[in-house]
Parts: sequence; structure tokens; C-alpha cells
Amino acid sequence: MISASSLAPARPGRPRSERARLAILEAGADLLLEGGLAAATIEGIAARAGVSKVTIYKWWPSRGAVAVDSFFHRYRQTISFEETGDLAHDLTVQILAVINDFRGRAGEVMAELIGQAQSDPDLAGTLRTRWLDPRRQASTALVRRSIDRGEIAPDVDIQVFLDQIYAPLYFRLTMRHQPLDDSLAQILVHTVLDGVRS
Amino acid sequence: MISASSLAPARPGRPRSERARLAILEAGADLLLEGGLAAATIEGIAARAGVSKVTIYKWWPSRGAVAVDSFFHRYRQTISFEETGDLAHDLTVQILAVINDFRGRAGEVMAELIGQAQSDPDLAGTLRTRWLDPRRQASTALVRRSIDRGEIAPDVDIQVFLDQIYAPLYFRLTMRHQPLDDSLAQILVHTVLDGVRS
Amino acid sequence: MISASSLAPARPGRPRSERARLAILEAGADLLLEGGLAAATIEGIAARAGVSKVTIYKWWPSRGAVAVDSFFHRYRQTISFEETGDLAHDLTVQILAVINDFRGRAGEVMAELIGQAQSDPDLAGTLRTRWLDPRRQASTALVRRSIDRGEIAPDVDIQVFLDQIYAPLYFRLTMRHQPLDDSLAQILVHTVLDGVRS
Amino acid sequence: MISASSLAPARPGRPRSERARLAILEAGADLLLEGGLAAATIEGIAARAGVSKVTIYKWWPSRGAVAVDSFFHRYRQTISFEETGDLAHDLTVQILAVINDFRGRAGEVMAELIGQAQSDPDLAGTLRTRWLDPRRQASTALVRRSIDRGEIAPDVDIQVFLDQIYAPLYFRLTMRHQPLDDSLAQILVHTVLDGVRS
DNA sequence: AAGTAATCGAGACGGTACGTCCGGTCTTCCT
DNA sequence: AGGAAGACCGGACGTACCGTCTCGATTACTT
Repeated sequence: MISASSLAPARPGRPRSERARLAILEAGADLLLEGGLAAATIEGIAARAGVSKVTIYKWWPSRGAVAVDSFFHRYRQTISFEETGDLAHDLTVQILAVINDFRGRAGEVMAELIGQAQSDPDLAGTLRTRWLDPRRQASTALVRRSIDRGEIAPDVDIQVFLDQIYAPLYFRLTMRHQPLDDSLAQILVHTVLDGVRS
Repeated sequence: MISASSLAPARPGRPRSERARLAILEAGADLLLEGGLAAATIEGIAARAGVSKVTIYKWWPSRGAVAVDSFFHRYRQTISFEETGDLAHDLTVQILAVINDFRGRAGEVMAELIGQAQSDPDLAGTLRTRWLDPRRQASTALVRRSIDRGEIAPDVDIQVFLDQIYAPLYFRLTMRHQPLDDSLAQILVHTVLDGVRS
Repeated sequence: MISASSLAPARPGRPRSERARLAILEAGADLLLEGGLAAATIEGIAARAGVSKVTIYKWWPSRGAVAVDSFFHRYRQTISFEETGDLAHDLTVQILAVINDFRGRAGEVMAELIGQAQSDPDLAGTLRTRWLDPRRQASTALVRRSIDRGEIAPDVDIQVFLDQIYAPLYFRLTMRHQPLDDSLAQILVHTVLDGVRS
Repeated sequence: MISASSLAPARPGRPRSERARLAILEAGADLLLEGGLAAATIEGIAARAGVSKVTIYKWWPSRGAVAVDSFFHRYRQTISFEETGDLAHDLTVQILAVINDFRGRAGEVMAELIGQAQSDPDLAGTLRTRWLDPRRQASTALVRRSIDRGEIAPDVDIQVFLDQIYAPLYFRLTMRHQPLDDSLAQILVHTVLDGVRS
């Protein structure tokens, strides 16, 4: 097969077992949801997946790495969203989606992953690359188009602007000092767009 | 409370050793700064403090609890700040102080503590009680007085307002997707006060 | 109690658990007999004894060390033997005893221990100290008294003499090139005592 | 053998690679000498020989088997010896040769091989077939001719007789309780030939 | 002064998971 | 049909901390 050889270099040796890869990710996701990050030990995942520990270490550098991959394997989320031309509305819709995710089991796991990332640079990198960056890029583009439309000032620091809208969600997720209500969405957007001065 | 110290029930038995308590906190802080939270194991602290593990378990429920106490023992920070009557100015000054703390070794440790708190409810509680809540109360009072002065709208959701100003600092501390520059302070305050609409 | 304090220095800390020590030795001996040295893994012994691996490592340096101790714990053998004044007879009786031991399960285990000792200096030392040396001393004394009685030449190299009598037993045990018959006893003694020249 | 090479059935498929066979034996011998039997792992040998593990397993049943073959490949020893017609002299010469071998690195390796053979029947067999048996046959023949010459009694149990001479060498090699001196040779032979009675 | 009680140090213990090594087996492609 | 490459499962290794458990020694208050 021409396509096969051109796409895959056809390396010598036994090819990686897709069966093992999937079993690991499924087992990882299961444990993550059942008992949180603490339950997702390499040993536990290996046992549940019917796989040897070495096979996991072969393909993932750390416990955190398997965890994130397992998490994203299960929560294959979409970032795409329709753009109506009204920045306030588009942002609100997106924030509502994030709030909704964060309120469920996935939110708890995400919080633990962020937590673990504080002492696992590997995991931190993966989290940025696979979770934050894609969302940032989409949001940045959204804001940029809004600027082009003249909705908001052109000299706005987009990154700070986005932080002021999204950071509170992560802050409440991790510190739990205030609830993650749906009503948050509108207030967050409204405040940064219009300010609070009387 | 006067009665508490002077009328201490004078319980029988050997009183708690102040020497041990301090040695533990010092050892904990040392290890925390040297090798991060990972290095601050109960075993390590006990060895370094010349104290038995049981003594630590006697007074602290978990590893995280000793860590926070050690951290705050070393970083005895003050929240107090002068109030000029100009909200924007007062907030900016305070944010600058936080940014400064977060940029140093203390910031790294704080990030790890927040991280660990995601899977240690005990630690999460301590962190809120001893770190976040006092700051929140001070800031809330500040904002309230500003409302009284008529600077900002009276129907502002103060908690969301404060989150939009402070959350970005914690977000950048834990996700490291953007730097913690001094310039942040002014932008953060300005945006929520005046909005970004053109 | 005076005797108690004089015998045991009364070291601080929790005293070693005699229960654990015995459980380990029993479990070790069991596994040794059931599956040979290969079955007597640290992990297996720990599991069977209801003891943690660390406890074993605390008191024994290597797998071999536990094995020998377990072996001698079970086969608490006596070296003592009556001395009739007839060297040939006394030696023959003793050799018969060794042959008998070596033919049983204990012989197989002993062979494995000797085998393992070839790549475990620790074990080699223990084997010499606890097995060979005591026997050598008893035999040496026996021969010496025979010399005193004038039975054999005073310039005999006793160690070589003993090797020529006992080494064949170990040789046949480990190489299995010839059987370990009872008849061996008499021939071995007879040959070195009288020579084989016609 | 002529017929073997010329009349080889010319089996189908790729013929066995002589290159691989030699590389394996050389690598095995190297590792054996450098780090003893423990270092001569299948994995290590394969890596060093630039050969796949399967190729080794294809031709050797166990780790021990490769080790012995590697050992004999390097130490291509000769058993042949001149026969002078004086048994005592001929034996002494041969024993001296063995003692000399045993004192060097080869002796250490041989001890480890014997050790491993205690829990590896495969290796035990190879060791008997390729090392002990040939020597035994040569020695037995030697003694038999001596009997024919009337030097020693015709009813001597040759196997026991040989054990009494050679076993001490293996005993001292494996137990290290006494040195392997050159002087041993003469004493060993002398004792069994003349007896030790005064 | 003797008794009572809480504490402290030392350290042994069962347990869980770690990350690694090696043994054998397998699968795939190349020669 | 070899053979090289290398992935895979299984089992054991030795280590690190955890949190709990004895001990004996210390240090107060109470009788």
C-alpha cells in the first residue's frame, strides 16, 4: 500500500499496540472519575487495563501525563462556537459552557490536574498545550474581530482582558470561595465591557 | 481574650513543648523553600526538627496543614494598607504587593499549596481561612467604602468585581501562560472600572 | 528487675517484634521447602508472613540471608555425637548422618543455598559461620584427639584430611554425578585411613 | 565431519548465522569475566552482541546454557595429559592444572556456574556433559591402567577414589574455607594412596 | 514526696506506590 | 526460514513515606 508506507515509515519491530493504548486511557479515565487523581496510580491503571507498568512508562513520562491524556480522551471537548457578531453574547455563551463543565465531575478532575501541575512541569506543559492554548487562540481571534468591527477599543490588552473574564472561573473552581453560578457569565462580560463607575 | 491566658485550665500532664512547635515550623519552612512541597514530607520535617513524627501528627492533621503553617510562620505578611480615598489607587497598590510576592520563591510555594489543596480539603480550608478570607474582607470593606463615596455603582457584585481584579494574578501564577508584570496592576483596575468599549 | 536491665540495654523505641521475626522465618522455611530458593522471594515471604517487606529488609541484608536463617530455623540440627575412641567408627557415623540429611529435601535446599552463595558473599559468610565452621571445629577436635591416642600420624594436614572425607559428599550433592549411598561412608573413611596401594 | 558439510540436507530458508553465534559467545564471555554470571543477562548479551534476544532463545534454552557455552568458548581447555606410568605423578600434575585454573578469574566464573546449576537443571546437565564427564572418563581410564599395572588394589571404587582427590578442589572453590594452594596436589594424592594410619 | 497524666524521643511496623530490571513471548518487516 | 527490532506481560526488586503502634523518659500539676 502506497499510502500506508508513505504515512507510516514502516519501522521495524513490533508496532505499538493500539489495544493497550486505549485500555490504558479508558482505565485512567475510569479511575480518575471514580476516585480522583489520587486513585489514578500507575499501578492501578496498569492492573485495570490488563497492561504491564512498563508499557505505561514506555509511552508516558509521568503519572500526570497519563492522567491528562486519559481525561482528554474521555472529554473530547469542542471549542468551536458560532460567532454572531456580538462579542458580549458570544463570550457569554462560551463562559456558560465552561461553567457548566466546571460544575460537574469533570471540573473536579480538572481542578486536581491543575493542582498536580503545580509540582509537575510535564503536566503543566500538557495542560497548557492541550487545554488552555487552543481556547486562548479561539478567544483571541474572537476579540480581534470585535476590535475590527469597532466594538471595543483597539489598544486593549487582549490577554489581560481575557484573563479578567476567564480567570474568575478557574479561581472559583480551585478556591471554592464563591459558587460557579450561571449568572456569573453575564456579569463578568458586562463589567469588563462597560466598567463599574457610577 | 484575657481570661483564656490567665485562667488557663492548667491541665495536668506535661505541657506542649514550644521548642518542638517552633522547630517543626522552621524545619517545614526550610524544606518548603529548598525543595518545594514535595520535599516537605512529615518524615523529613521530623528528622530536620529533631522531633518525632508522632509529635507532628499530634498537632497537625496532615502534611498540607504543617506546610501552610510553616509557610505562614515564615511569611508573616501584613494585609493592612493605607486608604487614600481613591479606589483605583488603593487597589493598584495592593495588587502590586501581591504581584511582588507571587514573583518570588514564596509565589512558587503558594502555587504548590494551592495545587495540593485540590486534593486535600483540610489544606483547602486552611488556605481559605488564613490567606484568602482576611484579604477578601479587607478588600470588600474597601470597595464598600468606595460605593459609599459614590465612586462606583451601588449594585456592583463586589465578589465578582474583586475576582475580576485578583483572579488573573492567581491564574497567571498557576498556569504561567502570561507573565506577572507590574504593569498588570494598572490595567486590571482600569478595565473593570471603565470598561473597554470604544 | 536487675537481670532484665543488665541483659537488655533497654534501647529506646518500640522493641523488635518477635512475632514478626518468627513469622518471617516460618514463611521462609515453608516457601524454601515448597518451591526451593526461587520461591523464597522477599515479596513472597512478606506476603505469607503477613509482614511488610521493609521489616524484612530491616533485619536481613539480602534474600539469601533470610533463606539461610529460615533454613536453620527449621532444621535446628545438632552436631553433637558420641565419641567411642575409634576414629573410623566415629567418622562413619557422622558421615552417615550428613548423607542422610543431604538425601532429603533439606539436601536440595542446602545445595541451592551453596549455589546462591557463589554470587552472594553475604550468604557465603553466613553459610560458613553457621554451618561449616561448627562442624569443622567438632571434627578437627575429634581428629586431634585421635592423633593424641596415636591412631593416626601426627603430621597429618587435618583440614585436607577432613576435606577428603567430607568434600565428596558436597561434590555429589551439587554435581549429582554419583549417588549419595550409605555405603559411601565406610569407603571414604577406609580409603584415607589405609590408602589404596596394593 | 566431511559428510555433514557436504551432504547437508540443504534445508530451506536462511541458514543460521555463524556471525551471530560467535558474537553471542564472545559477548557472553566478556560479560561473564567483567561482572560475573549476574552481568551475563540475556538482555545484556543480546545488546552487546548486536543480536536480538529471540535469536539467543532460538539456540539456547536458558541463561545458564549461554553462559556455559560462552565460558567454554573462551576457555577452550585441554584435558589431554601425558601419562608417565606413575599414577601419583600423573594425578599430581593434573590436579595442579585444575588448581591453577580455579585460582584465576575462570575459577570464580566456574564457581558461579556451579552455583547457578543448583537451580537450573539445564545448566547442571551441560556442566556435567561438557566439563565433568570428559575429565572423569580420562581420569577413570588413567586409574584403570594403573590397576592393570598393579599399582593400586583392583577392588578400589574408582569413582569414590577420584572424588576424594578432586572433590576437595571444588569444595574449597565453592566454600572458600581453605586456600587452594599448589601444595594441596601432593597431599591429596599421597593421603589416598598411602593412608594416614601411623 | 508520691502519684497521676500528658508529652516527647526513638524507632519498629503494615501498607501502598514508586520506578526499574530482566525473563520470555509476541509481532512485524527485511534478507 | 532466519534474523533484527522492539513492544508486550509478568514478577520481583529495593526504596520512600505514610500513619500507627509501642516503648522508656520527661515534666508538669495534684494529692
